[in-house]
Amino acid sequence: MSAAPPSGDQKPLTLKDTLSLPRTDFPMKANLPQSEPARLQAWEKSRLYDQIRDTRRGAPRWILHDGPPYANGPLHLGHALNKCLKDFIVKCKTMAGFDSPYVPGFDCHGLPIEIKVDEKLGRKKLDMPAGEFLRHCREYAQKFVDLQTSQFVRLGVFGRWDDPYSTMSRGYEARILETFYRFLEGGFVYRGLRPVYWCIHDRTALADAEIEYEQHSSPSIYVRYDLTSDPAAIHPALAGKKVATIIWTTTPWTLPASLAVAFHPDFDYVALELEGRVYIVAQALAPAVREACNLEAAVPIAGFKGSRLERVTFQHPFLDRSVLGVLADYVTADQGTGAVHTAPAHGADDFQTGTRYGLDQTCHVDNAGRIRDGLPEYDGKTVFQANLPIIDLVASRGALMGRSDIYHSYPHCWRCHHPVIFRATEQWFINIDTPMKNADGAETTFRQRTLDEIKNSVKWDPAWGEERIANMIATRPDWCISRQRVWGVPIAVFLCEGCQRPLMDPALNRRIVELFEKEGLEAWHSSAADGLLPPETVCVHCGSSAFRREKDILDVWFDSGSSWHAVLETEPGLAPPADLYFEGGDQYRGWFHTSLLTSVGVGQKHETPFCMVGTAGWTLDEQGRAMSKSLGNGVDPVDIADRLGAEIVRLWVASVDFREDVVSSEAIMQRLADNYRKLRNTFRFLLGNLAGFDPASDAVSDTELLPLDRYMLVRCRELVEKVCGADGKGGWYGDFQFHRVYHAVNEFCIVDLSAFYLDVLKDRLYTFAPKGVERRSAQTVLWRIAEALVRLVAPILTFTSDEVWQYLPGMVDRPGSVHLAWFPTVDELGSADPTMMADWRRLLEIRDKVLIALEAQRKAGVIGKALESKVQIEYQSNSMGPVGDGALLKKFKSSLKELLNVSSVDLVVSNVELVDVGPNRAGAVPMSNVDILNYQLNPLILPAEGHKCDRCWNYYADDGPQRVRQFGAWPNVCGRCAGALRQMGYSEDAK
RNA sequence: CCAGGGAUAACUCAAACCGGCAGAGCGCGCGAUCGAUAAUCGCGAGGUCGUGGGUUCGAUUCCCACUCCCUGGACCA
Repeated sequence: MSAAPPSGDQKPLTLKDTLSLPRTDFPMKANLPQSEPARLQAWEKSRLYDQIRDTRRGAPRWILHDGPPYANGPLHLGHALNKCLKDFIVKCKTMAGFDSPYVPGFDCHGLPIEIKVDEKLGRKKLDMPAGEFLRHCREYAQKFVDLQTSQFVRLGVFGRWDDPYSTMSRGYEARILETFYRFLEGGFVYRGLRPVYWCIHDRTALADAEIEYEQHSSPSIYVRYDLTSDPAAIHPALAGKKVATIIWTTTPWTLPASLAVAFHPDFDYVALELEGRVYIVAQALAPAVREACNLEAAVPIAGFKGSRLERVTFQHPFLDRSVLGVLADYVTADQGTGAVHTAPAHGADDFQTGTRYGLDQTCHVDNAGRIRDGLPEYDGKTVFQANLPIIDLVASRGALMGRSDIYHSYPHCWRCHHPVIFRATEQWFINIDTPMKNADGAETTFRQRTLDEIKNSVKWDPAWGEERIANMIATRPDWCISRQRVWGVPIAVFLCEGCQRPLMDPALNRRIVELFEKEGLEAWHSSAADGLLPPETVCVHCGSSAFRREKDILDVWFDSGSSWHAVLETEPGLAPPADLYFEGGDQYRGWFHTSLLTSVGVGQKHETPFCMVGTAGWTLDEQGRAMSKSLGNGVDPVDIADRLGAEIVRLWVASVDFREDVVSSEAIMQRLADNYRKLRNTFRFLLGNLAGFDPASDAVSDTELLPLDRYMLVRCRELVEKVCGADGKGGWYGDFQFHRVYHAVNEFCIVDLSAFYLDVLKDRLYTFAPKGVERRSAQTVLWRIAEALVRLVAPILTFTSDEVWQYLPGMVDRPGSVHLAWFPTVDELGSADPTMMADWRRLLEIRDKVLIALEAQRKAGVIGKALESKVQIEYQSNSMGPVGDGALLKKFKSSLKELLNVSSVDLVVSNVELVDVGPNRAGAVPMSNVDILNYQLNPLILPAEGHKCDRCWNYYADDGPQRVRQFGAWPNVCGRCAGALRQMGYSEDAK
């Protein structure tokens, strides 16, 4: 036996050992739940994030500013969607060459945490100093900051996690206060009595954005108000009659505050008489009122416009009070009676009307919703408890005309889900219509200037976001910024004990900010704060020298809305306006909204805090229902990461069109896990066939590439161009169309690579001379594709791409992690050649036809694997033109055997018409060339001739040049393999 | 109720700007292979393009109406 390897004494036992089969340590099984945490540790050790920052220093900056999630629970899928998308964005901007820092943040103040801490502390809170209670709040928030941080990190989100921003840091708290002072000193802020949404459970005012409408059952009553002014003044026909009107309400508890009855000035009202009494109601609503109030038999005796009822007077049904007739155009004819009971302290419209008519707006309902200074029947009861006694009271006075219950949508507190009430209280407001000046000095208002910014300075994605937020800003009321709670930044203002007006002293304000910077918001709660007040201070309004600290705190939306100042303006390396704010669509009324307002209001170097706003949809289950705790239909991203891997969560995020609502479920995650395995195996095969390949010495030049290899390189080029643009900065990544990236990469790996190129290449890679130009040509392209692909998927498959990177042979000065690399550019991947691409498109169609024919023969039992066959392709003699199959097949004759993966291919000119091609429908447009070509060839599958080579399994004709014969100890080796073996150093010498 | 968005294969997504046989993957069924092997390859079935009208020789595509889902807003008395 003389067939010995060139080195070493070990003789190969079989021909298989002489093949170049794939060889790699890159594991088939990813074992992500274990391998990902290990990789995270390695990244932390090598300080990868800092390395990324270093490599991009000096590059053009691109800033995604993080919207802080609320730190009061573990992550849900919406958080994962949000942060993974941001991570994709930052990573693809980084790989496009930008300096794109990511400073994550957390929103820490506010009611939800305060309520949780209240519950935890119970009665202990009562005898606890404010400072200690606040410490508990801080600890509670910090616990979830830490938890969420670890979970985001686990998902592979890169960022400054060892130093995120937090709205409860001392510095941030000082910046919040500073922002507030800018508003205050700029004349935007006023303190006023206003009806606001009030949660009697949480005992605080709520902003419009903190309201959700839910179904609620209310009593619905009709109440008679007797006229006390002269009926003849309304209409002569009423002279001398006992006249009344009827009001309808679903909030009987507001009746003690009833001060007026509103009529629409332009509505027709009718006077209905029954049994000596006359009732005035709107004409349009008369039928419904007759039915509800048992007035079917009443007779109309007069009709007049509502304007006749202004300043008439009524007797309150149970209080010693005169109630005024007023006019208001918000009175509707859909429901009720057309006569609206008006309690200025308990409704926005009512309040306005009260202002116009000079009515008392004092609220007699306290923080807890208890009625004060009322009759014994209901005094001290909460408003909802007071409904029944008040109805009884009305009934006992004979004024109850009708009663039922209605189930309707009603405003609720979005945090505790209790029904809220309207309550006029002293609150702090930012006046949305504060006069301002444009850059050119023209007069405008805060609202208008904000609207201008929305229109002119921000790109909204999706585009309809602009209309949405513009409508909100255009119609929103003044911003109520005060809350009557503890866990938040105090409205740190001294109020004059004499006139209750705030002390305005910018220098004092600066000192308070400095104090906050040192001690945080706790500073305001200690009496030391009083020491800041210069001893000789007197109120400029009333001369009083007694002041007290305001106890209210700021709306938490003010906190996060100030992040452009607290973070972007403050952190080194950042600056407003950010290139992008990106959150769920709910933030149009939240963070986007308040960030815009605070920035336009008091921003100094800029108007808008963002150049672009992007939004994601909601997470839904497979039935299309929103995911919620109560339904239990949520998919837990941390659980998926623990069981399947964070890559699967990331792949899911990439696979869906986030601009719409997105669907997830266990089954979908499982499918993505399967998909991941496919992608991983494709990479593994690439790596396996690059074993020992050194691009520096083994790569062949573009001109030496085989036609198939050159084609695939351009296919990859096309993919790269679609995914990240010709320069690496555009494409789908540039538009944040990650689902297109995912689907295109997926399709490329499966269709172009796995099912075609890699499959076809096996013969060449395994059996050809390892260092021959044919095999090196293939390896060169495999390497270049792998190099490009691994970078293309790096923003999404953060862990796996870096793993592949480690195993991939590289050039000497390549970065240590794929995340330090740049996106591939098209120039790396050959040059486009339209003729070549058209040729190959057609060759692949021909291949499809042959595969179908092969399958038919396989079914018939003629062949098993394709190599057991030879293919005869009949083509039409007249198809020899430039686009004809005949010409094409001849041009690529040498590639066909490999392309079809068969033992031989013969081309045969057919002397019969293969098909009669004509218009297939009357009046149809002519068929395309490709359609015609489809009918111009006919593949015939025959069993391969000759003998099978034991090494490469090809069949060769016994009389051909490559015929199978003895090689050393091996009896059946084809000529081609013999050549390969000789190049590898094996000898065929007979013994 | 008002405004915006959506509806394409069981699922995730394409295409149709400018009407002319609707495409992938995954999943499913059948088969091949045993040299990517807890892999790989092939073939196949699956769609009245949400419903109903209109324009047109021809509509998933353009127009109108409607249904359902989602998101905001309003729902006050």
